[in-house]
Order: sequence, then structure tokens, then C-alpha cells
Amino acid sequence: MSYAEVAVDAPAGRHTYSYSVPHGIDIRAGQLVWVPFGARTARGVVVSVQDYSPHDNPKPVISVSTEYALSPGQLEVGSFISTRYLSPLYAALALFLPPGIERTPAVFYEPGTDPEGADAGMDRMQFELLSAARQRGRLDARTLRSFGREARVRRALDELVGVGLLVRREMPRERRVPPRTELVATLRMAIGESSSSERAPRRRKSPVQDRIIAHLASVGGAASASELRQAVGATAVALRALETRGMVDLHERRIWRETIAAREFGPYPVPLLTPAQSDALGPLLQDIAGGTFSENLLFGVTGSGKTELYLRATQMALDRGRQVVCLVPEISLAAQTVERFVARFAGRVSLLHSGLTPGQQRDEWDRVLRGDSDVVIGPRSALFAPVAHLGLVILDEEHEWTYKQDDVVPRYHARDVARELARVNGAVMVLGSATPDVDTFHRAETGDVRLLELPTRISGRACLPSVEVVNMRNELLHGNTSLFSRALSTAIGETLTCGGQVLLFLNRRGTATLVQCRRCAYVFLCPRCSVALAYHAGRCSLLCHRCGYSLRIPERCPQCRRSRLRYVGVGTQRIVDEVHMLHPDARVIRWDSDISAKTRGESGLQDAVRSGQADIIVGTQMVAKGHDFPGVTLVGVVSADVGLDVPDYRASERVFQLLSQSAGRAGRGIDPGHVVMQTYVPDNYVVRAAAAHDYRVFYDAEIQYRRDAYYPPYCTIVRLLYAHVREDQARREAERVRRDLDNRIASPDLRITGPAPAYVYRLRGRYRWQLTVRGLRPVELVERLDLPRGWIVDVAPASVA
DNA sequence: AGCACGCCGACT
DNA sequence: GTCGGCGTGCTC
Repeated sequence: MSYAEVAVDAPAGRHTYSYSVPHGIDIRAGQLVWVPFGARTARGVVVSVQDYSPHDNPKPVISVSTEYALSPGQLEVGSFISTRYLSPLYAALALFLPPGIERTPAVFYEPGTDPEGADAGMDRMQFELLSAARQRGRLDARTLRSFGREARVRRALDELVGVGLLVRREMPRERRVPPRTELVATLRMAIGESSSSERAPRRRKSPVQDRIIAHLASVGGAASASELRQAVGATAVALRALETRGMVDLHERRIWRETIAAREFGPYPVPLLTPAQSDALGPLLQDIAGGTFSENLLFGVTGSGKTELYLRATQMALDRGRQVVCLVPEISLAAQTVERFVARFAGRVSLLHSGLTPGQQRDEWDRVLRGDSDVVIGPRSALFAPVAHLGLVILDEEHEWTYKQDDVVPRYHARDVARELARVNGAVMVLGSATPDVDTFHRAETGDVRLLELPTRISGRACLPSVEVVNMRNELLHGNTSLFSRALSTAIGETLTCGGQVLLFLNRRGTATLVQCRRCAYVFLCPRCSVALAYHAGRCSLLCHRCGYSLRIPERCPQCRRSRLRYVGVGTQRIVDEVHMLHPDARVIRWDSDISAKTRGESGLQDAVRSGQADIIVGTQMVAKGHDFPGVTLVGVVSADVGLDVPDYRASERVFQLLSQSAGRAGRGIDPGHVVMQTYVPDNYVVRAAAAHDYRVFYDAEIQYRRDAYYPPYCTIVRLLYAHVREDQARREAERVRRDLDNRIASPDLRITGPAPAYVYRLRGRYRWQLTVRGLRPVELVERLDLPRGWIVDVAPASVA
């Protein structure tokens, strides 16, 4: 007898469950199984197989899925994720499972033994359910949906099952989307033979069949059913008849749903490398060729040629028969990177992301699994593509916060997972950024990461834009209460006169950040999340940027009943309005997530900007990332200090990245461009470093602060967040855990803060209190805690605000 | 996740 | 006195 240790799809628990393996079933570690779990059938991943069980009386495995199994390396990385991020083991391993795989068995109900008198006291719904079950033989999920509200149907079913009138059954199932196939007909006998065949039984004339044979003969012997239908009017009946007569063979052939790899881009000629690029590439190629794990930071400003190095490194990995995964922060902002990969490695690139249809996802994933494509591009989830032998993993814009998953478990960081994947595969890891994550740069300084620098933009656009920092306090002193400083106004005017485009950048949505009563100072807040509602002039409404709650603007203050409301703060809409007043003839485009959601993606906006249909683009951080606007020669950062006061240790880092990116939008064409940064804190190191295009100035100040204040990279943070609908319950539970932590502290490097109200105190109707644990190994402390439902544990959170 | 067990309010 | 609310704990 052998036994399988199984990571079961249960919400809690990082341990495995033990199951016996029935005779005749062959099970290996990494395979997917269905197992009994409590009263239900659950998915599991076999972690190991042994000839003993640590459990007294294990239940048997129900069945094994043969479709896909995790490799030993994937098991190892999954277990790493579970340990590092304190996530359930199954959730970590499930990252590697095929898209669209079923997590639960199909559930249906069949008529039961019909005991005496059991149908007394049935209500109307139960009566209908029972007759439907008897009539059809079974009730499946689809049928049940037509009976009305899920909860009510469930209750009725449970009762019927309880008295034995229905029996609940579960049917394990595999994947939701089948492969797409087509019927192909192949001519069986040689041409000429068919007409002279006298052995065939006498038959009625069949012109359709004759035409099919003729067509097949003329196209080389094989054609798909749909092609034959179009060409000669072939029908399924005719094809079947030919098959029966032994004239053709019919078989299903898999056809692949349309993918990016089939498209053509370019031409993108392969450029010569600059000396700096060659220097950076050398060690990468060496490690890839040798199959040695190494971690590399490719540090270079936008336009310094990082992508070309990704391509060269990819080429080397492919030459060695290895696969490549290239992560991008967001697929919609990575169009150019994708195009260049597809152009260089035609037919070998797979794009994996949630925007694909389930069918496309399946096909792309299967193509990777079969080895049909060996370059995978996508967001952080692309890490889990089924590549056979990873040789290179790239994180483009490695500082981007989207690489940290923080909404669902496992709350992993793609960089850590990529490192682990690269390590177990002997692969090379390349992190690319103009403004590296402070943690990454620190690792480069200490030698854990190899620093490869591309110090300048490559020729043609060699100069970085000039940056002017404007002190907005002085503007106020000179009586200028406009959103725009005199310097920015002048620059806008001059740029428009010269026919250039202007980008005005604001780190915020909406028209005003909040609406306040002038009389009693009442501020409109979201009733479910304790954040101020933002005013949106276009829809005459107040909108919660967290949960989407919206409210028509009332005429009067709900508190004092007066109608003197004030709009505080600045949003993109207000900038647009003010620009219209200053430059009535200028064509202005507003670009933020409100707009781009409406225009179905951003390509329309991008085309409008690129083709010169806009003079001024007003946008939020979305425009600061990714897009390349050659015509923009002036960038105005309306309020450079927004975000500096957010109570988070990474607030400065984030602002620095945003300012650097916005400045990088200027002068991507021939003109080096000009940037105006408006700020009330011109001496702040973040503003000064961004204005000087000097990452190291920022980094040196920032790392000093991190050391002094005991923040990463000098410690690891674990964020513990508890949410509850009752305010006092939330606080008390947080206090209890605080006491528990205090009692368990065993190491002097540990520091605990809180409980404190979370930055967003109330979210979706729940009050949120949080604790943070900082230390060299805080996880060792936190994993010993007994945390009831409602706690969210985030190891190394992207932010603590 | 589901399901059972167990302890406090509105009914016979 | 009981029915049932959902807090808590377990599932090999």
C-alpha cells in the first residue's frame, strides 16, 4: 500500500493531508487528484508518495488527473511561496495549474429511494424540483439556476436530500474549454483507382461525393470539412458516406485559436549594440550559455536600449534550447515590448494574460506546454507558464508595484518567485529599470545582484529633457492662484506656438478630490469606505475611487442643510477646464482610467495623440507609464508633491518613480524636451533628484532613511490586517493579537506597531485595524500566531498604508 | 469552502 | 421548556 501526501484545496492550512492510493492507481508527486475532504470532493496536488501514512485511517484518493502534473521544480517553488508568504500550500501550487481547470467537481442531484411519507410538507419549489428531477433523471447546475435564487434553491435541495428524496452526487471534471478541432477528410485510394473500382457495391449517383473526391484529389489529398463545404458543397452526410465506402478517412485535427504569434510586426531591424550595451550583455550571455543562475539589474534610463538586450539574451537562451519568460507590469502598457519580441522571434512567442478568452488562454498555454512556443510574455502570472526548461526570466520595469499580488492569496512578489524559479532551473534573471526598487538597488550595492548599467540614451535622442522646478509658494506670494505657475503657462504657450504637444500630468482622478461644506466643514465620505468621495463634473456625481460607490451631488449639505458646497483639490477635469480658459483654441484630450475604460483600451487615444489630433494631453499616472509620444516636447507636472505625505515608508519611492517617468515622457523624439515640475517643497530630495535625473541622489537619501527608521531592505515587514463589520470587535481582536505578539517576542530585532486604524479605515462596510511586525525573520513569529478568520497576512507588502 | 458542534434570544 | 441564529473548529 502506498500513500500520497496531498495539498488540498481548502482555504486554511499550509500542511498536507494523507490519502491511501488504491491498488491499480499509479500516482506520482506533482499530479492532480480528486480526494474526499469532509463531506465534499476536493482538488489536490500530490506533494509526495510514501509507503506509510502519518495518519491512522486515511481515505483513498478518488481519481488522478492525467492531463497535467507539476514538475519537481514547480513543487519546490510552490512550497517556497507557501512558506515565504504564509499562504495555503494548495493556493501556491495552484498558480502552476492550467488556466480554466475545474476547481470543484460538477454537482448534480438524482431522485432518491423515495421513502414512505417523505414528501409530506414539501413546499412548491421542492415539489417542482422533485418532479423535474424525476422527469429528467437528474438536476444539474444549469437546470438548477432556472429555479431562482441560489440560496433558496440550496435550502430546498438540502431538505430533499435530508429526507432521502434526492441524492447529491459529485462528478470530477477537468477543463472548461475543449480544444478547438476541425474535421479533416483524407483521400484514401490513389487517384484513378477510385473511378475504376468495380468492387464497390452498386449505388445511386452521388454528384456531391464525386465532387468531394475530385476536390480532394486536386488539393493534394486532404482538406477540412469546412473547406469542402465552401468549395463543393460537401455535407456531413456525404463525408460519412465516403468514409463508410472506404474512400476517405475522417479525423479531428486540432486548430489553434488566433494568437499574437501569428501576427506580423515590424520591420524591426536588429541594431548594432553600443559599447555600453555590449558590456552589459557579455556577462548575461555567459551565464545563459553556462546555465548558471545569476541575478542581474539592468539599470538604464528609458531609451537606453534595455529591450534590445532582453532580445539578445533571449536569443542566446533559445540557441541553448531553453525557454524564456518575460514579465511586464501590465500587458496593455507593453504593446511595444510585445511587438519587438514577436517581430524578432516570429511564431515562437506566447502571450499569456487574463484579457484573452478562455479558449485563447488554453491554446496559448498548451502551445507553451508542447514546446511550440518558447518565449512567454505576460504579467506576473506568466511566471507559472509550463515551460520545460527555463533559461532566462526577465522582469521589465522591475520596480513596478503590480509585481506584488496583494488582493488574493498567495500575496507573492513576482521578483521573489522569479528568483526561486531561476535558481531551481539554473536560469538567468534580468531585472530592468530606470528607477530600480530600492530593495533591488541595495542588493546590487551589496553584491547579491550584478549591476549592469546603461548610462545614456542611445544616439538620436541622446539628451535628457531639461527640468525646471517651480516653487508654487512664490506663485501664491505673487498673487497667482491659478493651477499653473507663470513658468508653466509661458511654456505651454510657447510649445503650442511651435507646434509641439504638451503633456500635463497629475497623480489623481476626478475634478476635485473632495467636496466640503463651506459652512460646517462637512466632507462627503463614502458610506462604506472611509475615504472622501471625488467630484466628477462630467457625471455630476461623487464617486468613491475605492469601491465605485456613486452619489448624485446633493444641492444641500446633509449636515447643516445649507447649499454652499466647496470643491477642494485638483483633478484632471479641472486642469482641462483651466487649460481651455487659457488656450481656447488648443485641442485637449483627457486621459485617465475614466476615459480609457470608456474608449475600450487606449489605442484610440494613443492614435489620436500620435497623429497630432491633440495639442495638450491631460492625464494621470497612466500616461506616465509605457506610452511613447514622440511629439511631446513639454511635460508639466502640476503638483509634484502629491503623494509625499502618504503615511507609508515607500511614499517617497513611489513619487520619485512617478516623477521620473513623467519627465521621461518629454523629448522621446528629436527635441530633447522640457519639463516643468510644480511643487510646494522644492528642496525635498525626491523632487530634486527627479529633476536632476539622478537616481543615486534619491537612493542615497532614501536608503539612509530606511536604515535610520528600520524599514526594508534593513528588515522585512509583515502586515496584519483585521477587518470586521463591528468597530469595537475589530479593535479588540487587533489588541488581542498585539498582546499575543508581545508575549511571543523572542528576538531583539523584532518591532511591532499598532494596532492602528488602516489608512482606509473603513472598506466595503468593514472597519480595518492593522499591526505591522518588522524584523529580520518576522514570519517565524507570525506563523505561530493563532489568527481566526478575518485576518489578512501580507508578507513584504507593497505598502503599509 | 462546507459542515457539525455549541451556546444565547423569540416562540410553544 | 424548544427552534434556530451564526461564531468556532475540522476536514486525512
